[in-house]
Amino acid sequence: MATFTQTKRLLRYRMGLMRLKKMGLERVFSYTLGKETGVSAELVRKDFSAFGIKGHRRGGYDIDNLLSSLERIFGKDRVQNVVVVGMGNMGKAISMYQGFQDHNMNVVAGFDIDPAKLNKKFHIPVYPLENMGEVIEAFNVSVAVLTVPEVAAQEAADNLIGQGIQGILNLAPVLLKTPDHVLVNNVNLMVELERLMYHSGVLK
Amino acid sequence: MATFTQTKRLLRYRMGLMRLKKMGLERVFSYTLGKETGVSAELVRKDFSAFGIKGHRRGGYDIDNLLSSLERIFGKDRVQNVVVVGMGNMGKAISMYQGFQDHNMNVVAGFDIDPAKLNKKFHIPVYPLENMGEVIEAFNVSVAVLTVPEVAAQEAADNLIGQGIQGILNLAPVLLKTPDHVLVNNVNLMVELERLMYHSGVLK
DNA sequence: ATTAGGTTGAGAAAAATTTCACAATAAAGT
DNA sequence: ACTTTATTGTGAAATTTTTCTCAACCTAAT
Ligand SMILES: NC(=O)c1ccc[n+]([C@@H]2O[C@H](COP(=O)([O-])OP(=O)(O)OC[C@H]3O[C@@H](n4cnc5c(N)ncnc54)[C@H](O)[C@@H]3O)[C@@H](O)[C@H]2O)c1
Ligand SMILES: NC(=O)c1ccc[n+]([C@@H]2O[C@H](COP(=O)([O-])OP(=O)(O)OC[C@H]3O[C@@H](n4cnc5c(N)ncnc54)[C@H](O)[C@@H]3O)[C@@H](O)[C@H]2O)c1
Repeated sequence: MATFTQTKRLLRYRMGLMRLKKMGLERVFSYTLGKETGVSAELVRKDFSAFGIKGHRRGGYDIDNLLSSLERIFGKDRVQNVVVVGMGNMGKAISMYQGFQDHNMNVVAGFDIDPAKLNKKFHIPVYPLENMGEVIEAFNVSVAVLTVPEVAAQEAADNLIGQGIQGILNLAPVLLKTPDHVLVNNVNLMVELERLMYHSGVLK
Repeated sequence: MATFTQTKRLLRYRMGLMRLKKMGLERVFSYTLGKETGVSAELVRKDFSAFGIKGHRRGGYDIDNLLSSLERIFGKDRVQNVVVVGMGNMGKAISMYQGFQDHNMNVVAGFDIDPAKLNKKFHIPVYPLENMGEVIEAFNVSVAVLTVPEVAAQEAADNLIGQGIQGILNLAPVLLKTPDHVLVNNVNLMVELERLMYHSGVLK
């Protein structure tokens, strides 16, 4: 089983490999893939090595082989359904994004507390909170993206967890209190922007 | 100077502290702040200690003191102007987000290659790419958020860098080739969602 | 005043992650 | 066939990050 850090790299490799394949390449060196993904060549090799993926001593790695190994690791034989909670600006952006489909993820529904959002035109159906349980069950959803305002985040998370959700991608800038069996991945865009500013030497 | 990892924690502390202050607290223990931000108490203390921030041997840390120390570290005496390149769904969400203002960041303008976007109603003025140089200069912008499609990302980044941008928050799922003096912070939501799925035990 | 209790601060240890270094070896060239 | 060359695969070393541990010490209670 990959570590949380390693998984990020593996998924980046997959993206990079898909791009390289589309460009017509069949083979790739650890050095090349490293450059494509911002990882050192040694680490690329270590990562593959850790999953028993072999290259050719002088010919690098076979892209198709790498990709199918990665698909195996990430179990991409079936599509994973996802829901979005909070159909504001961010929720809308995520629900409209076409890129997820290439990665066997499917945003199947959105939820919002605001009745005005239910009538709006989105790419996906948007339901009131009452329907959460049935939709999650019907689509066999186990992961949700949380895009509600900070103050509503904990309540919305509790709601989701009550309906059996196992993982939450939390875009709200607050740490959710969740039971051990629920995994939360926090993405805080404001922190990322501030951090960039600090380190890009604008401030000091 | 903080490490990149450490900065993330420090900024989280700041958010947590602002919340705790709003709740009426004046003092905080490393343990409390740790719980609020998902960091161990020891690490909270180490972080503060590394910046010469002192607590009281038994009374914890003074929130106002912590906040002003953090403001000093992050130089929040003036507002930082930011631009968004690519006013699609994600660019729109970011440009409309009000939370940045509380953190002395100001999204001042957007850019888009698509003329149709220029007339649209946003919270900020949206310009064609030709105006990039003058806007960046006029607002003294040194950091940009990049929300263009993958295929356009490198070109847009080159454009920004040509106009003197020092830092890029890159939301496109591709590694940008940039000169050493430009810092890029990549946020790949797709990877974050896939990673969550993998580790939340949905797949194995 | 004295004591008890609880938290900080920091050195040491541990754990995690990354880089180094190079032998093994397959492919390509001669 | 032989040599050269480039790349993998992997232990060892280095570095970074986190946790452990506990003395120091402040605060509050008695
Ligand atoms: N937009 C950004 O650029 C940005 C940047 C950083 C962080 N964030 C965070 O992302 C989250 C979403 O941001 P946004 O800009 O989309 O906000 P938004 O206000 O546009 O959308 C929030 C949506 O959540 C809905 N909502 C409120 N309470 C709810 C509940 N209990 N259950 C279900 N839905 C509920 C609202 O009706 C609204 O539609 C916020 O927590 C914000 O802090 C956003
Ligand atoms: N929306 C999401 O949930 C999501 C998730 C993961 C990654 N991303 C990434 O974020 C980026 C933006 O996503 P989006 O959903 O907002 O896409 P979008 O298609 O809605 O918006 C892209 C915008 O960029 C503009 N553009 C194209 N080329 C440009 C150029 N050279 N200069 C300036 N503007 C240009 C387009 O006109 C459009 O308005 C993409 O790279 C996408 O892969 C988005």
